[in-house]
Amino acid sequence: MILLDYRDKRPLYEQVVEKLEHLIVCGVLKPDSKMPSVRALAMELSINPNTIQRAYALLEQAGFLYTIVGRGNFVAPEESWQGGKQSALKEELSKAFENALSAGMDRDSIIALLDNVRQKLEEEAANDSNK
Amino acid sequence: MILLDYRDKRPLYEQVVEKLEHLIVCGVLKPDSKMPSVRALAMELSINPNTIQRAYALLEQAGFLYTIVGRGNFVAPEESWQGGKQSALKEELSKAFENALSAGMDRDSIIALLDNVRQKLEEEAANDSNK
DNA sequence: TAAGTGTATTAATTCTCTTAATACACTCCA
DNA sequence: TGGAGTGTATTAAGAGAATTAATACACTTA
Repeated sequence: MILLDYRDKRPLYEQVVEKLEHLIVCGVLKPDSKMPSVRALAMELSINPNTIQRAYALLEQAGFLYTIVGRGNFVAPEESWQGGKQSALKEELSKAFENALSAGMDRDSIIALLDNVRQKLEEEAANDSNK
Repeated sequence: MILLDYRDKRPLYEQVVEKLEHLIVCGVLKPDSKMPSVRALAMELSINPNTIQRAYALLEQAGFLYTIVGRGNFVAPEESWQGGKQSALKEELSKAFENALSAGMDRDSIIALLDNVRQKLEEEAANDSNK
């Protein structure tokens, strides 16, 4: 189902969270479908069940999964995680705006910076598709 | 010159940075005046010179000090640290923009959020002055 | 009730951060 | 010119947090 990278310096549970989140967002894992049990997935990846448990707990907290004790973990419907993602991003943006504005940066230069980043991302996207 | 708090869970070098930065920003330490040597300040605080060295290095990186090897550390002029604060803010903004854009948020809604925050800040400012 | 599931607690381990010990290199001035 | 003062670099010791593992518990269902 997923593959771990032991050269990656990040903790295992974080890798698991990231990959499963990706599979859910991309629709590979459908809402209400059953996730592998903590033990099964742990076995498959040759790691401890608690590590999967931790990943599942985080995913549940973020709204990507829901749990029924004794039955298993299931993929949550889109509504439950779309909101969370959006508000996390907005939170991050708001905080940055607040800091910038109260330090005296003005609206125009903030927007200029935004367009800067947009252009950079577009260029990167163009490069990637040219490979 | 400064006083350490051993109940504070933060590292010593961070406390030193914070207190010295404060003394510089508030003008207690004047531009181009000489800072105590790493050994002298270490002795005064009964800690290792390397800890002061680390604090001084961070302060230099942030533009609060400049160093002349063999002579000592000196307080930097205002211009050199005001700029650093700006670029830290831009860095924060850029990161937030990158996340928002790659998650599909569009330019207009980002700007809308910005104006939202601006309005909120203005209202707060108005309230404060009415007190 | 047995097999499969999630959960809780505790401990071992690993790792990073912080601090210290020590040796090196530069500047200045008597 | 050499000694006292300065910053710098390298390495290692120590402490603490984060990660992972071991194990026992509790719930659900067939």
